Amino acid sequence: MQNSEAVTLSAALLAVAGELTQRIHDGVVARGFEGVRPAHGFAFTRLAPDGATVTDLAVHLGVTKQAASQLVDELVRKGYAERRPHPADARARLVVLTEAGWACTRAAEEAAAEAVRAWGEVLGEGEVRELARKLLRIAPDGPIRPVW
Amino acid sequence: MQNSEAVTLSAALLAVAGELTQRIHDGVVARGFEGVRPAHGFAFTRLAPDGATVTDLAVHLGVTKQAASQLVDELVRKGYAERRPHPADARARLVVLTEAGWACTRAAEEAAAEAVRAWGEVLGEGEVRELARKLLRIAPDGPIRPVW
DNA sequence: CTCCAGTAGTCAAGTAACTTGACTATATGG
DNA sequence: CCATATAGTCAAGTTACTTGACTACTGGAG
Repeated sequence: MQNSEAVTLSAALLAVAGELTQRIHDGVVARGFEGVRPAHGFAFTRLAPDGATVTDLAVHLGVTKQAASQLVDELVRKGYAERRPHPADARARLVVLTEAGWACTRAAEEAAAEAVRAWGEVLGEGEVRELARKLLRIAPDGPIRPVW
Repeated sequence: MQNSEAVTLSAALLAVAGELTQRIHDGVVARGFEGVRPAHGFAFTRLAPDGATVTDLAVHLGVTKQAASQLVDELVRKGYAERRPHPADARARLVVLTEAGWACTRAAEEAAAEAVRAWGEVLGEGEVRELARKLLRIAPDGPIRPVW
């Protein structure tokens, strides 16, 4: 495989990723959730099951815990999350989604589905599934970071 | 296709894109180019053939022309680009890569090829080519933006 | 039990990469 | 040749981070 092919593939991948992020964001805004940034979405996916501590969130996002704490401040101020006392550790606080937070998460899922559906119209649904399988096999498990 | 599948696909795509950016960046640094950010790489791809104006660059990156101008300042200061008078418009200036800029571009191509090679070891080269074909078909042609 | 090194979180201040607003120099169509 | 549009820059403001310093709590060693 030549370098130029690798560059073409990389550019296409980053372009698709950038457009996907934009579409999800637009879709969330169109569903009436304002003041949310794409980074919040990645926080939501970590908070979603049972909540998480600020430190958990910092590791997940690959930022300092101060930055994670500031992000939680913002989510709390906007009504998407709240800080509850941690059941097993008095130092820690469990950050959980509010009902608005759950609603926003569902909106993001719908927006993602909409974007993926657009790919299905070009590639066909079977090929999209195959794309997903390939990407899952090469996806890392570490923190999800901004692309640049 | 269910929402949850779309979310899984989106997460995998963004994770792969984030890791690719990181690997290219690390590879460029490992080849001795310091003080470059991933955003510079996208600027390089626009400057590479024959140079471009600040406004061209701003459109390509999806930022204001002031931001593009600041980015060019930085590239000039670090020796990767220079401003030359524009042959056909005295208002404009043609920003072109220096030899160091070209060397950095080649380093980025090598790093990208290395990252893609790692995928080839998991998927096989044929499947990687197929992945590239699929991504190219759904890639937008607009400006390349940060993922979030 | 009682230290005490380690961890969870926050407060405060600094930094970097953008933005908006205002301006100069050149281009171009009527 | 004048009016309006465009290329670029300067200056200041914003925002999402960072580093550094601190308090409160934990949990194992002596």
